[in-house]
Amino acid sequence: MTTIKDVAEKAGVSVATVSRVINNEKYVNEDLRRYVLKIVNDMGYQPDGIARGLRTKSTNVISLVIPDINNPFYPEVARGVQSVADEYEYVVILCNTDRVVQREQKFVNILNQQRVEGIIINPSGSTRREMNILARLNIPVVLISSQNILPNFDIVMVDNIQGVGLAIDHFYELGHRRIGLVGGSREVSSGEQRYQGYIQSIARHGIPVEEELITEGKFDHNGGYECMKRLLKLKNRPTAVFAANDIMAIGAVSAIYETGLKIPDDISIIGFDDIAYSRMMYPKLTTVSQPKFEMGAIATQMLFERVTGQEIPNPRRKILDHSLVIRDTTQRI
Amino acid sequence: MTTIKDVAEKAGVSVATVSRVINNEKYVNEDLRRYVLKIVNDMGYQPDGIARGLRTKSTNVISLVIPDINNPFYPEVARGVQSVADEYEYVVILCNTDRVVQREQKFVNILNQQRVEGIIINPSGSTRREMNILARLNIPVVLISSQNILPNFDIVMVDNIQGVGLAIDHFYELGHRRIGLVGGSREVSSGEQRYQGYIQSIARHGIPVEEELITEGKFDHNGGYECMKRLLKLKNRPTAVFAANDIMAIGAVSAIYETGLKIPDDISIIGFDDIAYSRMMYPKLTTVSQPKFEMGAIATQMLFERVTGQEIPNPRRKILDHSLVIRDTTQRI
DNA sequence: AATTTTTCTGTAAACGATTACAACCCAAAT
DNA sequence: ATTTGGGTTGTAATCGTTTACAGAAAAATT
Repeated sequence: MTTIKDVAEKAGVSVATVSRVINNEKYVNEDLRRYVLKIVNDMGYQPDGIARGLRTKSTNVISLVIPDINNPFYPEVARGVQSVADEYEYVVILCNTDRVVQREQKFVNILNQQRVEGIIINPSGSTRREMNILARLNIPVVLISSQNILPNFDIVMVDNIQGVGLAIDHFYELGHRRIGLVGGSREVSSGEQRYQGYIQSIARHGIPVEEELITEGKFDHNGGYECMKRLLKLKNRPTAVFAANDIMAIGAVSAIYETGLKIPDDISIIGFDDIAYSRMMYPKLTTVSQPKFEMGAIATQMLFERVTGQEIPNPRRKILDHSLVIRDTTQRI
Repeated sequence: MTTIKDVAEKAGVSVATVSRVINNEKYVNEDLRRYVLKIVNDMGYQPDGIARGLRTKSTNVISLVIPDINNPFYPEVARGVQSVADEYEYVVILCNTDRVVQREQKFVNILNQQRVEGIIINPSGSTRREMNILARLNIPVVLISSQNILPNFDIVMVDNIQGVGLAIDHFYELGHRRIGLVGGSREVSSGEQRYQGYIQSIARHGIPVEEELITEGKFDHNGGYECMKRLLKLKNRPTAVFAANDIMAIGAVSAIYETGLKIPDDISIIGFDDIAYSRMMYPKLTTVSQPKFEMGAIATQMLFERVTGQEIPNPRRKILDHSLVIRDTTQRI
């Protein structure tokens, strides 16, 4: 690896001059600059980011920590993050925890040691203690799609309760009164909130909340499948089902098809997220849409406002717009 | 940020001793070790990975560069990569190029400057010049799912030509003779190979190759949709279609449904990859399966063999097993 | 008791960049 | 002729670690 010293020697100048040239500082003679630049290119010299980082205390890297890279929701968020990180000439380390809290903590520690300058995270952990690890870092953190237990972080999310409300309202207007929940784990914030949204909306319409219509599973395809299986076993099964996210909805759809029932003829279904696949599948999924790319982009924008040292005393909370996208999995009873 | 010096001062020892303690070297008194460790914990000291990296010339990070994070194929590969990187206590920087070569090159340069210790890449670029940038790095590189133009890199992939052969054979056995291709861009290696696989297999069965049955589009949902649209406009449309990957197949399915045709009754279809959706969708997609997680894991394993300095003179080529998974989108004509 | 070996600890030199500071040169102003 | 001041360059300190080397103390060997 050629170092700045090698370049300096070859060019017959001091390392300081080379440094000035590659950092485009003024106060270096135009001819000399061109000369040094030529040698830099000839030697294929690239400054060592590590050494530079040690001196300048900046690594130009941030990190995005997500629970499930197999859920297309997150890759889309990641694209949003990347897009603004690009503008700032930062690279982003993407960490996938597969929802194991332990791994999340390990990541956070490593990231801290590697001196990333900020973290965007959708936490798998939810307890105060788990969050404390984040709080002890002294770098900016922004939470996506998660309640902040500790009030120290910026946060960007949609209003889950309202979002679910849209879904239940739609069911209600279509005449459904027996509405099931294919719920995600209530240990994570969005699972809990969407559960609350379901309960509150059902109650708001004067429909009695029935325990047997409420299920809870893992936030993935199989979780949705299992939950739906349970609902289908009921003597008096629901005519409509809200699933806590789209991949659970897709799992539910599989379960429904498996029993020979038709969608939406026999059962209506609504998901949450509006992942790309929901408009590619058949029948196309009615779902509560949230702006995934923007969520990533805005979170990153907020992060950089702190990374670049702006004084923002209070944690901010940005609520993004959601909307119900009516497609082909819902129909009048 | 507390440094090793702070810890040393507080403990009344030299920095060397603290360094020895946190690196678990022998030759430090057991009592002293415990004492220092206590202070380390009290102060919440974490060594600076940057400074350490500068001295030791190791960053403990590798990178995975992929063209399309929205294609579930790659997240699954990424999980495989992460899983073995975890074992080695490495973190992985995931870079998504969205198939723009320019961005790929920028990433590679930044990664090089950040002194990542190895790169796993599914290149978007294909020309010799584009590959040269990789060759000039002096860190290990392993290619996934791509031909190596330059013979300098390890590579792990499936035999695309054989894979496509399985699909075409299956169509043939089911009585199909008019088989269309929803092809991916031939500028990328897997697009070209799958095209070749199609041509060769068709010829092998003595079926004339017809230009009008061959389409080429972007390697995504919309690409598949557009190609299929074109095939459907033919006076004499195909009875079976092979799509270059599953998301293209899914796009093709959308296009077929849109015209009111039935799958597999009117048209049979086979994809490639076996992403998770292909068995969640309806009807379930027949597809050529390749081991995604393993591909990532094995590539990473090969990478680490070089990263850890083993002498492996020749580039290696690992061909993984593929198989045809017959589901519900193919039927006898 | 003298010597050798082993254990333990500290001093100081790296690693590869950035940057404060000083010094020099030269043109312009006094 | 002297001073001023901006442009240009170099010297050396610094960032936070690891580690070669040295030296002291303790243990083992002769």
